[in-house]
Amino acid sequence: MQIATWNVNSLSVRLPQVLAWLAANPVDALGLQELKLVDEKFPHDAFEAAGYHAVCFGQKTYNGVAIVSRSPARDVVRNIPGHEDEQARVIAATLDSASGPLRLINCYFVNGQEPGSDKFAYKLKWLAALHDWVRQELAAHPRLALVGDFNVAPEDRDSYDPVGLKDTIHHTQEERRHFRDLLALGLSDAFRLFEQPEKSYSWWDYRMLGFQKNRGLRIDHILVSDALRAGVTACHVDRAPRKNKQPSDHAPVLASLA
DNA sequence: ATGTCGACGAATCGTCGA
Repeated sequence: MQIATWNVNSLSVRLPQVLAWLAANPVDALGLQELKLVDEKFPHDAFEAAGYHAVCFGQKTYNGVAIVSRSPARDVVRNIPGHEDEQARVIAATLDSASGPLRLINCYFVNGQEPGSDKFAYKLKWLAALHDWVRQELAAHPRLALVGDFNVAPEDRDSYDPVGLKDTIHHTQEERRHFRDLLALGLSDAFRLFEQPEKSYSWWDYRMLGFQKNRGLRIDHILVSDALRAGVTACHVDRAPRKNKQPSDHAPVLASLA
């Protein structure tokens, strides 16, 4: 099966692109982030017409996540249990496939703005809460994928300017430690299971011709559990949608699983 | 500080967040 993640930066604006992308890339499951709409405005009909089920967790103006899938989602969880949060950032669900159930956790990680800021402190707390909960989820669901916009460039090679951006947001030691802590739970970065082109990124700033100059970061990830890892046959960033007329600043990332 | 998007409230732009 194929799974994917895409920060669409407003589903209202990007819906036609998402539908076109699904038609060209008929993945079994797609995690969306930054819906920027309330649940009442989620376009269930459009996805249904395209042959997909969808569960969503939105809010006004900011954040918002959804799982779009061929098979219906069950055991849906919204946000991190026990972690009070006004921001809609997490949706998890179990999807049935021929190889067995897949637990999919789709997250819009906190951006954090700037190290030392209140938002950065919120980011670190959120990351710690996520870590504790993902450990439990892994114990309950061996076949698990954690996908989304992590807002962390895990290593220097995941940034267009690791020297100039050293210790800035997405690049700090604390964020990278949290990323490695997630891996240490028994997860693998699907992208790094394969040879990849140098300077592979998933996000480019809208400003200053970021995409044209490939000044990007790899901050959108698909992490797979040990039980899934051996069955992963491919993972790549699809840069094509970033070339659309009104693109999201993020490109989708896809992985093929057994 | 700046650049560019998108949402929002109360404008036909300013502010916030990314």
